[in-house]
Amino acid sequence: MLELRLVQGSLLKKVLESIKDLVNDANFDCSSTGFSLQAMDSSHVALVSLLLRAEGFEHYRCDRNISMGMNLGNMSKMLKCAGNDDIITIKADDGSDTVTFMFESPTQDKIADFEMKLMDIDSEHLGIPDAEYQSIVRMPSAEFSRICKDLSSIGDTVVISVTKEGVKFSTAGDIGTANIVLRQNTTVDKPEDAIVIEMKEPVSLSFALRYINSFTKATPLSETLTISLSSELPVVVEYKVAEMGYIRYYLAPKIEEEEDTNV
Amino acid sequence: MLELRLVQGSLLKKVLESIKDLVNDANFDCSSTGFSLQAMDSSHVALVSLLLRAEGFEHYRCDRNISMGMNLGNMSKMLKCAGNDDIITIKADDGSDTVTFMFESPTQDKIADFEMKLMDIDSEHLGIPDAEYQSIVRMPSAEFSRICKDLSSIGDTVVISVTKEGVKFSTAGDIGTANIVLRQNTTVDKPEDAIVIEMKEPVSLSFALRYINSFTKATPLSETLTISLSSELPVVVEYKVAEMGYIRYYLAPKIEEEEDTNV
DNA sequence: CCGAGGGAAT
DNA sequence: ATTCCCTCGG
Repeated sequence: MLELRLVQGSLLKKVLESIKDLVNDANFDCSSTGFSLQAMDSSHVALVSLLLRAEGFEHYRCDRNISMGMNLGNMSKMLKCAGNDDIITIKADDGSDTVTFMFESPTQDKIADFEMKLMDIDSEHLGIPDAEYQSIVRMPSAEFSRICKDLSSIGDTVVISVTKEGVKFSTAGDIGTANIVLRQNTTVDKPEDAIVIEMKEPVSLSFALRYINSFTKATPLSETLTISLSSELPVVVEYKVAEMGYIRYYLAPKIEEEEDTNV
Repeated sequence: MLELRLVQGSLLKKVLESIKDLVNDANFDCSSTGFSLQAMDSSHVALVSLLLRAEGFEHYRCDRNISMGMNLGNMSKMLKCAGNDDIITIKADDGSDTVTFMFESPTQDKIADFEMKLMDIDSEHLGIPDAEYQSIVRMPSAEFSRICKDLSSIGDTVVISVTKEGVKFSTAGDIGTANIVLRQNTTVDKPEDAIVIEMKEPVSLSFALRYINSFTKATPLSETLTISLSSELPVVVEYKVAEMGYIRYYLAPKIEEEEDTNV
């Protein structure tokens, strides 16, 4: 028996908007500690890792670990039927092959339940090693999104370079080249506007903008994000989900060929 | 060496939106007095003339006259990467075959530079004679845009007729005819809402709406525009660019055949 | 807060 | 031509 009650239902709606374009089907894993998902994108290049901790739910009951395979497109369709202020409850009976989403309007005047068939999905639980990163950048998520969108109108690869002074995003394409430099800045009015560079070693890596741009679907989840970079390791782009968890996107760097022409 | 710093960068963004659909490639001419462009549209029917005076820039350095051939589509793509509040600097080194656009965010936290290849373009500097016009109409640019859009759903030619009382925009097409009359009106709350007719002689001329409608891309640049009309002369549709210059569109009248059926 | 409409980008 | 985004109105 599973019953997870999330007062801020809009969070779950946003979480699905953040992953459904990247991943078609995935297993949600539910244990006593939380609700999580880990999946490769459909082209098997990027990896998404979601965690919503049990403490973030108003009510959290999960009698035994279960893995529920869902089609994220269909799940997203159902969650779109929840109002942004609705309380969402996820329910599944033991042994059932369905999951139920219940939406309660704030006034309790409207109660909806949507039942969805579960699917069997081969899950490939890639262990994600906890790594030390050479550089970690924290910045406003909207700014990151804007930069990556802008650069993709020029090229299809972004080079992210971190030095102590700041972070540089570069690209090159047929029509020209572009460099956008953000300098470290922690003396801002609102802390979420800060650009914080935590650099152990300078690093410069290339990534396909196509994937980075789909990561930025998570922008509505959090005002800030962190980008963790190390040579030879996949970059980690992390958005916190309120106080209850995170979405992390992993993407392997492109092997540099001629990209270093404009670093 | 060329270095032009424009604090209100959104002006340059809007200027490009105003001409890039009409002209594919053009030379920007830079002299000590200003930054200008003059080009025929790609079908060689309409003419665009842009002037941004040196005084409108915060910093203006142009050591010697140069002509820089640019693809306006690509330039527009790059300028779209500037924020509306950004300060834009245009730079070119002597003898270089590239131009650099630099965008500084208001807070200076973000500095971007975009480099674009210049092109060789045959420029045909048509001298534009300064003419006396029989009638000049000043009116809100949004209203002109709306009228021309509306009329083009009925016909493909607009007849603009000016009398002392007002200005009439007419069209005719398969489904019927349309006449929109604006009477002179200077007693308005906001001066930019005025409709001012400066008539020496009544005039009535026909124009292809297709071109007029692409002129109205400049509507965001200015609340008002002027339409200068004389028989046998191209109409001039002028939008002021803040305090620093203008965009003028020239279009020859259609020779009237059967259009007088609904004048 | 939601839905519809319009404009822009691909 | 389609889809997405953003703005406006209820």
